[in-house]
Amino acid sequence: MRALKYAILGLLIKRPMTGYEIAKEFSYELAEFWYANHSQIYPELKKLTSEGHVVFNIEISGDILEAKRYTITDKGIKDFTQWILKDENLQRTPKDIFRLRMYFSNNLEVGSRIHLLENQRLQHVNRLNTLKKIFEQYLEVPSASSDRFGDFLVLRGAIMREENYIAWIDECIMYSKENPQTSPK
Amino acid sequence: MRALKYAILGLLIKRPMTGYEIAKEFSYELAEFWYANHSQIYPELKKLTSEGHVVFNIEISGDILEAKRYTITDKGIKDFTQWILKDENLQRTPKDIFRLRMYFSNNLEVGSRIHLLENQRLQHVNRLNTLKKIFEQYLEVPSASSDRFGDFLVLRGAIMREENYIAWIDECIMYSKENPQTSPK
DNA sequence: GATGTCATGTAACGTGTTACATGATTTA
DNA sequence: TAAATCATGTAACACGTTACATGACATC
Repeated sequence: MRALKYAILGLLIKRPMTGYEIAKEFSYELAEFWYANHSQIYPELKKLTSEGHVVFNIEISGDILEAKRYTITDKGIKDFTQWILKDENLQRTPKDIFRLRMYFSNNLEVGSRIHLLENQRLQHVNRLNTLKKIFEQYLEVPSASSDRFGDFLVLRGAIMREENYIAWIDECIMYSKENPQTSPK
Repeated sequence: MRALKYAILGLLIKRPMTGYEIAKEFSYELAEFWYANHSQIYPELKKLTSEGHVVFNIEISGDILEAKRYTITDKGIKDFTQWILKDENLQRTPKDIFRLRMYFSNNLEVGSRIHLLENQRLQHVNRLNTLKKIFEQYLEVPSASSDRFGDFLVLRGAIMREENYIAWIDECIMYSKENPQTSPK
């Protein structure tokens, strides 16, 4: 499927970038739904070059330090355009370790369960607040053709996802308190 | 981290099972937040056996067909109990290919974008309906100590997640229609 | 001169998917 | 007797993470 390939090509359509810059993009906004380490990115860029989807030229900053700035080719654009149009079936539901813990939570005392839930809740609230702060930068909805539109949509999606996760945790806490462990099986 | 290990141990606490039965569990309810193929499960069971977390005895159905029924050991229970108590930091946000497509959706015409969104919406609605049908089986909230309680919580979580995803898609459709591609950058 | 950022790469390992491979038992 | 289900395993490959490895440049 090579999703990383298309994530990189999509970024390079906006502007030519170095591997280092691509890695940074993945750790800022994109991190809300995609991520890759530089150890994955550099080999992928090599592969994309050998396939003719990208080309690079070397830039020198200072006296020695080299950076490869990659540009997407026509072939790369064509391939990306075909990919983004495909409507695919739903992915397998992503693995969620906390949900796995909750699935087995009958093995915990009520106190421990609620402690785990509260801890998780706090972390999601923190993340939600961070996301909301970023979202405040959008004073209006960007035009659907602007390259900030996608960013706006996924940021909104990330906020909704966090709010929803917190709502689920709150339900879990409520049910745990209503049905203390001493209830009959 | 070995999450699969704990997923298997957690199932074996409920009752002794064969590898085949474990695989089936993963493809029914657990599939809403966890999944593993039999090609992952059998080697993991072998490893758990060599580590002393589980033991098995061979059952024969019919004349020849052998099945290994695995039972969790005290060591396995102890290890699982320690694992479930750990409060961990949030996982990295799971990768979501559809969100990746939407991030780059300024490269699409409005029509194609809305087509993708509608298709995705339909699939989530179908899944939601399936989940709701399963949820109807719970006429009341199971006791917090019953082994159906975890199942109840994650099923409720899956329903909320699907409803929320649909709500996000609806927002995306709305914004796409409000801001047609012809708007000025 | 120390720390942080820029910049690129490889190696080892862990996890996950698809395909290959085999055969017994049950049910329609 | 054909198809579905029961039952177990391996191999090859794809994807992802952590660690190893190196060095330049900028700022305090």
